[in-house]
Amino acid sequence: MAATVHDVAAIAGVSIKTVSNVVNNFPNIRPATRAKVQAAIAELGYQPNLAARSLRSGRTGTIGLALPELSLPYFAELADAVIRAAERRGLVVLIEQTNGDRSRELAMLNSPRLKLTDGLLFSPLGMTDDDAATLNVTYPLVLLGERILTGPTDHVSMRNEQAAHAATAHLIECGRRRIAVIGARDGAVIGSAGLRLRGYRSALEEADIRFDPDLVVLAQLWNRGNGAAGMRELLARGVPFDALFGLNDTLTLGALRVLQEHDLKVPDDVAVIGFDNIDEAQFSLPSLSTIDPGRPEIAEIAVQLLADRIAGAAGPTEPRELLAQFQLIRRESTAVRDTVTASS
Amino acid sequence: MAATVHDVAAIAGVSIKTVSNVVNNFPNIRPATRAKVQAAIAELGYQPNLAARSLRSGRTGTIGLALPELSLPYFAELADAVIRAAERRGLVVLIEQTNGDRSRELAMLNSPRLKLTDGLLFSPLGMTDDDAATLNVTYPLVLLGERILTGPTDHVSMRNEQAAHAATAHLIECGRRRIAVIGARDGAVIGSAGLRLRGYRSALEEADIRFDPDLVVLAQLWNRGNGAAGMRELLARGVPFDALFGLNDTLTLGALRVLQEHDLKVPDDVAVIGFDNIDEAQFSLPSLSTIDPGRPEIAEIAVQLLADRIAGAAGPTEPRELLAQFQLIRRESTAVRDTVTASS
DNA sequence: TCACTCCAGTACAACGTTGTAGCCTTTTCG
DNA sequence: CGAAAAGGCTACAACGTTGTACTGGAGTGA
Repeated sequence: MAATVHDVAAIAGVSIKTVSNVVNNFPNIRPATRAKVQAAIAELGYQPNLAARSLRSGRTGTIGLALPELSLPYFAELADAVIRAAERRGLVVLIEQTNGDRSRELAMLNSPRLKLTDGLLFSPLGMTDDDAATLNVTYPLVLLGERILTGPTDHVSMRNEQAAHAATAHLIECGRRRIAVIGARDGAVIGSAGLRLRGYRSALEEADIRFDPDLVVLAQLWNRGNGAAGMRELLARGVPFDALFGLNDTLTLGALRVLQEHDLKVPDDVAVIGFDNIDEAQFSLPSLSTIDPGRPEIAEIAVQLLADRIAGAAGPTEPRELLAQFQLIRRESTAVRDTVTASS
Repeated sequence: MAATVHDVAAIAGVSIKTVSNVVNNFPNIRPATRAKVQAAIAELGYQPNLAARSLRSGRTGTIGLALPELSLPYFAELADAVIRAAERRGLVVLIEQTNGDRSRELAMLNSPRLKLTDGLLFSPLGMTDDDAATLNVTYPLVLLGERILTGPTDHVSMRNEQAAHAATAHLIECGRRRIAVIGARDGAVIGSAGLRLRGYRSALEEADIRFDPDLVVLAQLWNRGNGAAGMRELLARGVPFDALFGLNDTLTLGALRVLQEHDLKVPDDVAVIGFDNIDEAQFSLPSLSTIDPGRPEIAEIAVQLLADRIAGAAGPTEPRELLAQFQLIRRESTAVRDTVTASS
């Protein structure tokens, strides 16, 4: 069987507590003693039993990450960034998928499986602001990417509204005035969809363009298939448009494909911008203009915040809200052709 | 504080062991007793402390999944499938990223963090067959997607060689004879890259086409950037080619973009096929023909195998190797234009 | 009726670690 | 130079669960 502190203590000729102290880098140990213990540890190949440590200390060294689906590139890249940020702090990440389903999300918050973690990073999608009370949990919780205004918890996000404003304004700058949107969510005001739609509307307003509901297409889950379906619906409506703002890249790439199936040229006939700056957006044809939400920064901050909460027996501090910097990325899908402009 | 078995036992008027027996669905409990205990559990909102259970029983209900990077869509979709398969068996998944780095992979196998899991699903990339001995670990281990011939462990994969053969043969059927390959790995014979390259060569041989090393481009990590770089390298070489077999979809999509930048028409000038059938492959322009490796099946089998090993105190059974069924998916990137064929 | 098995449940220890309390020795400083 | 403080270490209990061993009583068959 695996070696325990007792075995190490016996070999080193010290008490088990001293072994524990060495392992945990506690102060007040003579260099000579420390060396003896470390030699014994090396000799036995001792590794602490994390279950026992967890039982005794209440810490597991694990954080949970609950998100809709890893198949969605945004969340895959986010998970990647979170895992890297966690690793820098010696934490491992346990991932749960909610499929963006409200009931699964609510269930998750009370799952006994959370007992295996010290805290949770939670990226909700289906919950509404009515569910905010559910977020009043007893363990450290940090929300990712969604703003639940009345919520009692820490929250890391980006300036969704301003970023959407910037994306829309960019299309307007390119000379477009009939800007379609794909990805709105029924009745959502609070989530990413709602905020981004708000940014879109405020940019229109600023440019004195009337908001036309016929240009808005709903989508629940933001995947390529729904983006494609959304674009088909839009084309079927027969409303004219000269630009598309996809509320995320995956949706947008699905829509892009359908546009081109219908022989619409991007960006000449329809300028297109997405949101998220997933890796794929650089390699589509045309490459996709988008908003870079600063994913590594979001992940880093979120893990830091959670680690603080876990460490801080500080008690109930005010919930904090942190916003990452975003950046508008101009690529081919909104490139203004100088020659065309000149010749017209 | 949270309720424990003692609290439940006190309320129900039974011993703590009886509470434990009820929780774990052990036999020999009178319905009346069971009901009393369940009522007490409900009253207190009791949830077992998993750390304590784990310490006592040695089981954590968690499995580890070690893979190169979640940012690579293949692995993101694989992780998604694994999480779903694990959930069906009441297991949670702890994900570690190796970045395909050999030293990280080797370190992972001895990481103390594995103590938090009952077993490991491991998708190695950087390890060579020299490292096979390292796989002789004391905990349940199942390898994913790589064949380490001499390895002592269970292994779930697909018929890489046959599938690559089928993909290449499909291009040949389309009338192509100068088939480029992107994604080979230096000196790799055993990994996916090596096996797929072998399938490619055997298909060429079968069609009496000479293998031309100038058509083979290396790539270490299979991401879009390396696919694009690979295609640029290929074009720079100036060797003529009329088809591309990308050893995975992500590489291939990167290459596809570069082909089109150079005004090469797909499939007319260059027919293209990938490998993996990631979601994105349906929505590229043109949509990408590829090999569907049966990801859900692979995940399901792998989790089942691992669960068996965990459950089975059976001891050292023969290592098992299971292969999922693959499928050739024909899409636009290899579509033969009937009209063109007819008019020529 | 007796010996046996089976059922339903109990008492207690043990898993391997860390927190608390305490003890002896050394250092510090008025 | 003596009292107080700090350093270095030990002994023991406790975290909450499950496995083992055991105990009465009910049912079974000769």
